[in-house]
Amino acid sequence: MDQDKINHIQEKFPQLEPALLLEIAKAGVIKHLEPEDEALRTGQYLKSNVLVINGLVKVYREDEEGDEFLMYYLEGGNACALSMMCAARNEQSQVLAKAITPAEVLMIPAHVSEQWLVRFPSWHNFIIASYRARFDELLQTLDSIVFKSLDERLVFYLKRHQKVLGKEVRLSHQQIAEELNSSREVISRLLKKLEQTGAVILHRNYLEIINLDLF
Amino acid sequence: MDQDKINHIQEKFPQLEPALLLEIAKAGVIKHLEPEDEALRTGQYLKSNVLVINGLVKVYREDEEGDEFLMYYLEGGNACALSMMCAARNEQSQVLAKAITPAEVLMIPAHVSEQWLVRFPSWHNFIIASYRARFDELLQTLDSIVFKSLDERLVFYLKRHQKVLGKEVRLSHQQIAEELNSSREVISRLLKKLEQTGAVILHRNYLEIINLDLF
DNA sequence: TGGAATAAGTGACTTTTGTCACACGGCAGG
DNA sequence: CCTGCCGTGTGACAAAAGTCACTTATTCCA
Repeated sequence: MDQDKINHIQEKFPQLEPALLLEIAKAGVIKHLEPEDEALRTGQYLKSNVLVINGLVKVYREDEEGDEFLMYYLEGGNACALSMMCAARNEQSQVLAKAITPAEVLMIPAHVSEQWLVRFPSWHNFIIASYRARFDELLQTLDSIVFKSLDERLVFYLKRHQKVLGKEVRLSHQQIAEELNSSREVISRLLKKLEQTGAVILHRNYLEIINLDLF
Repeated sequence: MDQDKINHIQEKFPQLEPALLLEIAKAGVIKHLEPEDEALRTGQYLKSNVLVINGLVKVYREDEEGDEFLMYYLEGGNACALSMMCAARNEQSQVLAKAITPAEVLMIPAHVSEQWLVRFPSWHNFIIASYRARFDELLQTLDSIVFKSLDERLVFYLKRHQKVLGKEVRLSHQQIAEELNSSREVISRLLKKLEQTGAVILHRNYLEIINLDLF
């Protein structure tokens, strides 16, 4: 009966040992999200680890005015490192996580998973690897803001989009501007420049990535 | 004999259990650093966890041109979360860590500390807390670049300096500019403005922080 | 089918930040 | 003591990014 659930999880988390998967299937609750649904809100108290099974989740940092800056994506097989850190100490989320495709996420109560650290090496390794992966992505994002100009940041943004969502970018210039914390007109102009070099093709409400390798 | 060493470490890491401190004293090597000494270099392969016992260490992110951007400080009692993540998987450091005062750091081989996670709850808690603390600081730094203008970033920078080093900032405008990845003239002008509001007093080669609370 | 709403394009302008050139002044080493 | 370097001050300018106002184009649906 639960075997389906186990297989389903194992498919996306093959590095976890069988005995652990059994426990995950027992303790974890699968939540279905639609695009725009929030998996995590800034300020929310967390008691669960959040793992993404399927779909795509964007993680944002917010400021006081409600501006949302894209930090990174979570794909199927990824864990939200921040949720784990918060859950472990029952603290507030510092970020907003929002599904952008239909998604399945696995919620694992922290008081259960805590014991797994000792009992299952693969869980411990998974946690460390998740922390590390998220930290690395955050550093990449930091680099792009600190060391690069807006046109380079835009290319970085589009490349990352391509990696997880493919060459079709179904976002308006306004939306892209918001995720980069810039303004629509500036992004429009920069995209136009990219189009003139043949790197992208612009349409209403979406754009196609042709080739960003030159940047 | 080793009791001195244990006491010394315990003083700065009181949350660690006595049995663990004994093992740390056995396995850990204390390294003395002078100002400007590097505790960690970008690209270096790490086999050890780095804990700061005394002194102050600055952690920088570097770009290809060698520009160094200040991410955060490590004080006595802090662990370098990045060193731990790297050491756990024998990967390369993504950052540069540099002592800015005489400092003592504790190097703990990763293959030893790995077993502690299972045996000592206080070690596990310490690791999680360190990850969390560093991640939070990085988010703060990210905020300041993404959402704030340079004058606000400068105030943020000075406030952080004050927290760990006090009201005397023994840095030239040039050095401050580099850590913010800006230019000397711009920082000079912004500092001048701050001086006019009475927030700081400027001198040759150093400045005094009077009151930054208004910003 | 004809507005209304929304997305995108564009020129003019402002603000912020960076760059260049050079002046000033103090301090250190000869 | 003087001289040369280094840190700082400053004006003028350039470049990057943001803002404003308005136009054009597309879609939706009443």
